[in-house]
Amino acid sequence: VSGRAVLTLYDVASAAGVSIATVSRVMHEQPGVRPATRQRVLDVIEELGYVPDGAAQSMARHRKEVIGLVTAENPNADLEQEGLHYVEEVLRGVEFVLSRLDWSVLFSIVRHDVDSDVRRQLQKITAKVDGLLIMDGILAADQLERLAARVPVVVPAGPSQGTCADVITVENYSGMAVLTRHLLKVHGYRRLFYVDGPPEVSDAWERRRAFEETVAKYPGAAITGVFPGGFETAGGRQAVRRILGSWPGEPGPRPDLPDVIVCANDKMAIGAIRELQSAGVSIPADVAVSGFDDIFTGSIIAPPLTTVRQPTRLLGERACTMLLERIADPSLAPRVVRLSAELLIRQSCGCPPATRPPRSTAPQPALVPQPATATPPR
Amino acid sequence: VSGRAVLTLYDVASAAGVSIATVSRVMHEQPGVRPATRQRVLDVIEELGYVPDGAAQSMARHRKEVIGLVTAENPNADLEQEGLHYVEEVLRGVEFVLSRLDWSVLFSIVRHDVDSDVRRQLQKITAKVDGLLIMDGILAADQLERLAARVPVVVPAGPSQGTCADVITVENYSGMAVLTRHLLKVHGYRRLFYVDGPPEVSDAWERRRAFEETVAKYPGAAITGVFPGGFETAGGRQAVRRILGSWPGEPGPRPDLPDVIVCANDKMAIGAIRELQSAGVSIPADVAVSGFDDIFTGSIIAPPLTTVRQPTRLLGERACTMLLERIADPSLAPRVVRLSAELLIRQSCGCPPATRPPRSTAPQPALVPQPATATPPR
DNA sequence: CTGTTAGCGCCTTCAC
DNA sequence: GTGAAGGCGCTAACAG
Repeated sequence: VSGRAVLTLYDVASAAGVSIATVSRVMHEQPGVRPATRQRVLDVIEELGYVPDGAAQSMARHRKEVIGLVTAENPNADLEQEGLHYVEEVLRGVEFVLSRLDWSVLFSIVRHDVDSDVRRQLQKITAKVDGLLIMDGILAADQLERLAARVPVVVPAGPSQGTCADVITVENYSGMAVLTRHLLKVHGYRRLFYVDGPPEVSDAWERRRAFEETVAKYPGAAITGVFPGGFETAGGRQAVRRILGSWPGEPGPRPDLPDVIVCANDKMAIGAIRELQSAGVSIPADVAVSGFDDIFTGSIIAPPLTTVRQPTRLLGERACTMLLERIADPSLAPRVVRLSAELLIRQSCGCPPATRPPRSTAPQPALVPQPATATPPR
Repeated sequence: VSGRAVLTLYDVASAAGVSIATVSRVMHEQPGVRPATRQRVLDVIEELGYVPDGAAQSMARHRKEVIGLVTAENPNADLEQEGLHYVEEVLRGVEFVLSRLDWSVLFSIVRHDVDSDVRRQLQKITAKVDGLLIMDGILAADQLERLAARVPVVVPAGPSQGTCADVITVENYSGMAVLTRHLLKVHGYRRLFYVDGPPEVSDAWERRRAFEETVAKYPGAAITGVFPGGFETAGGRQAVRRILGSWPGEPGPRPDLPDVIVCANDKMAIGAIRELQSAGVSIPADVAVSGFDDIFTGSIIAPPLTTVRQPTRLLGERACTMLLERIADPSLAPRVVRLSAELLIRQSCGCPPATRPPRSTAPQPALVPQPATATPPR
């Protein structure tokens, strides 16, 4: 508790009666040290509790062995407990890949409300890392481009086109298309209502576009309305209130319900379900509901939510791997990788409960265009 | 995209026709630079896109401006989507405090399965930070003590006694005691069943002890059983199956149900509720259920879950502040801080729906023993 | 006001 | 096998 002066290589060296070079060799398990010497040094390190200084190491070897994961504050997120759930899942994937290389992840949330601008916050982070994972929607395309020119950058969940940085994304389009086709073909729904996400998020408009284009291909099917739900549960509730209009929830003529309410994410779907239920509307008998994401609550709620599962954690893992590859070789051409999303049929769409085991333990979804596997650093 | 050689102070200095000291002064907004010169340097920095090297800065100023948050892999967590939710909430609190000082957080999950031992993983992290936040249950008391002697350490959610490192914890005991009293006094329940958490987690045994001691004080009240649930939803389901025994779920004599099933956390309570419902047992009419934590799903499920809300994010904020204080002055005596938890009455305990606004927007719960406020670094 | 200089702790050739 | 010495990029006195 006393020896607050931090130990250096020199302390260890002199305590062991060797030079710092020898201690360094021992630390890194390099050859060329007599076993006896090695052991002596090891003992001293152990006794003193020496831990090398990461900053000095980074400096000498020009590598920090740290990558940064940057996300933006969602102003609404504080109200909803499930707020950053998505990024945190990505974070776990990133951490997983990094941990077995002894690298680390710096997690950072940029805030627009603070006086210091986003650029300054990003600088501070950039200074401490070898590369950056920047979630979509934080930087405009041109700013991203400038940044990517100076430091390795990968954008997880980014727009699937038009960036010059590496992008990895989930198949929002095909996921929503498959779900919509299920609703259209298997259930024969013809009057569909859509609850949309925020316009600035590329996930949201990819899903919406998939929905609209798929419905358009089915003669007789129609979109009875689109409500801007903003990705939070409240948005789902409001959408339902709008649909129900001033219906008092009592017996009597009920307003025209759509066959199904398609929500751009699970949270809104859950809000919609709760609101429908409290109005006495039965799901899926009176109206079906679907979501997107596969959050925990959706599997617990009654009826269980039909949705599209995103391989979020895998997204983090792959993004991290890509970044590592780019750090190892910055001259790589920009790449775009798409991960497929999987339709998860439960009961809110009108399907009967599965008799088989409810969730497949299948291996991770396949990477759509398999990229050349470069060797990660170290 | 071409200039891959990273820029240094010297590049900027020579491009601006000044010395590196001047550039450094400009970077740090220090006085003593003629406005014209300052502007010229600023322009060059902007043009070149110079970002200082964090490693070199850390080295020169003996401070990395990074703290580490270390948690352990929960082997069961992968199965449950809501896995690391708790730590992630802590992480947000930490990040929040750090971000406005321009510090960063290194997030790390130690794994016991990997060949490299925990000590080695911790070393790697320690090398990169100024201080460590180590979640409870990762290190044995003696190892923690050794570590804390060498580097500033705070243990969030740690055992409320017997450590020599700084500890910050939530009032599990009083939280569970208040909840239990509510069940006993307001509802008059007399036959209580407990679903316990894992024995190695101090949160779990503090809650259990509070439950047992509170029940013991009420004449006529009895604990009809304790089931080891392990903090996952499956544990709650199993507990209910155990209680129901071989009851087929059909009309006829039903096994003796307890008045209430008290669960050590929300996930198990949710598992219990689902299992009860699928057996046709009505909640809270036939049996009441309570949880602990206040996760999102508990507020959505029907009936809404009565629980104890932990100020998890606040825990992270306070832990971080404490750590910053200790980094600023390592000679501080070890401190223990307890945050109070708040009873959150919803309907699963048998209470009627609130007529008031459902959730209070009250300010953050008070810090119980207000510690002396030392000045954080910088 | 501005420039020069000495480290910070470690890695890494290069001699011995 | 082992040691000596230069340098990584930056900060912070200390001179001018």
